[in-house]
Amino acid sequence: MKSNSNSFFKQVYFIVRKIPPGQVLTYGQIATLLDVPHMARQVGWAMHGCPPGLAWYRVVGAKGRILTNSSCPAGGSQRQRQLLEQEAVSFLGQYVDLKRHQFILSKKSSRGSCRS
DNA sequence: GCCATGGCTAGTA
DNA sequence: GCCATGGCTAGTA
Repeated sequence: MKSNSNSFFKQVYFIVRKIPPGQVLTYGQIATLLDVPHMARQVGWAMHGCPPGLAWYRVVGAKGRILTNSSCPAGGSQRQRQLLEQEAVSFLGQYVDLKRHQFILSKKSSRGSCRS
């Protein structure tokens, strides 16, 4: 009953679901969107237990680097890169080309009434 | 202690 | 590349 962090996980998944194919988001970006920039690392762990069907591989480090390793259930760094390249994501060496593929989300904290 | 982070430094050209 | 952070989970049922 007090699993407040459970909600955090769900919010992370909610955002990840909004990433379109061929684009990526960074851990820090997701944390910032949830108004907890310091939780970037916890976003990483949320992905570790991500539900099936979630595009976990569309989340990378701040510089576009793939941070997964062999201990990741869903797949290691090679797997992640492979999945991204399937969606035509281009790499610059070890890094995803964020200039081209970073997904930009607005916070939109205010609901409705966008009367200017 | 551990880590699926992020930001900054240093050394070079 | 290295260090400071922050939260707690390390996937072996």
